[in-house]
Amino acid sequence: MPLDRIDKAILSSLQSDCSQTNLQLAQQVGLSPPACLKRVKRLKAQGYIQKEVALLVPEKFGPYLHMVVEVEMERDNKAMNQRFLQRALASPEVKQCYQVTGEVDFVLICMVPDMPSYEAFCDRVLYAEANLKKFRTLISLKREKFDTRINTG
Amino acid sequence: MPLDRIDKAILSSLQSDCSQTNLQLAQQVGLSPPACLKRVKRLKAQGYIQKEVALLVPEKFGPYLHMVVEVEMERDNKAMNQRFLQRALASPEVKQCYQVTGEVDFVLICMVPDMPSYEAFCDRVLYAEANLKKFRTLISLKREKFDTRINTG
DNA sequence: CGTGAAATATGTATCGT
DNA sequence: ACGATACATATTTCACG
Repeated sequence: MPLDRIDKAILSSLQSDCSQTNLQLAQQVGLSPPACLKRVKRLKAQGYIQKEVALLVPEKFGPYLHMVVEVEMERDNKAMNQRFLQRALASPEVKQCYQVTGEVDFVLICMVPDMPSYEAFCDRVLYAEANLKKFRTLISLKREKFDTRINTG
Repeated sequence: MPLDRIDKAILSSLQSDCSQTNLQLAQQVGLSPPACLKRVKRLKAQGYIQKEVALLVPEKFGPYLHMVVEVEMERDNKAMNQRFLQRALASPEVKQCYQVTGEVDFVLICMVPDMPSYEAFCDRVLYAEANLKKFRTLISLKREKFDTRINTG
């Protein structure tokens, strides 16, 4: 059950703007509203769409910083690393986490209102972890791009 | 014009799920549907909401890799850096870009189907840039967390 | 998949606090 | 100024061809 041209057009459109009505979407992809709606429902049921969210404008909510944090673990201890991961993923400051190969084990993208908040996060999550060898923080004052869209093939 | 408790509840709810109807949202925040709708419209008009998007499930579209790329520029040449930035931001592989302070100048989060695609991207965008001193790539086979929500205060 | 009708949601106007 | 109720409009959804 591969996606046809129209399914891809629907997904492509929805990941740019899901606030449009099914009427508009149907017209865009050249289907009748019911046919379009049926496809959207099917795509959701089949798990292509994780969820629909509003992206807010961070500047409107006061000052903030992004931190790119490279985390290096002491040993490749699965259990210990899982424990750290759990803590990190549960932290509201951590917006993204990538497991990477090489020297570095994880890259975190954190968002905090200021430096003290980041230091508190480090104390709570990073310094508290015995198996954490070291970490490096890259401070970002400006996010130049943030695009949640992916290639639909 | 600061946001009150209800505005924050609305934004908080919408950035978790904007597929819900205004009826549901109104009930959640304890307002009548018209009162709730008026607030949502106002929040959009005032620029708190950038857009509403569908987040797709990457695994459903074939294999992919994330790359965390640290880019170091040769000199702090504003004009040259702008030219690089323009190229990077225009590249579909680059999903996020952070300007950072310190040795590294930019961090890119790229998404590609495979290594050859990434190499093609490097040739096109990174190696083609004269003012680029060096870059380091961290390869991620697994994105552990991706949360687009921010603190509404 | 499309058409047309029913159900539901969004949007508007007015009133009341 | 803000919210609620009642009403009008638009969209979603279902039945049928």
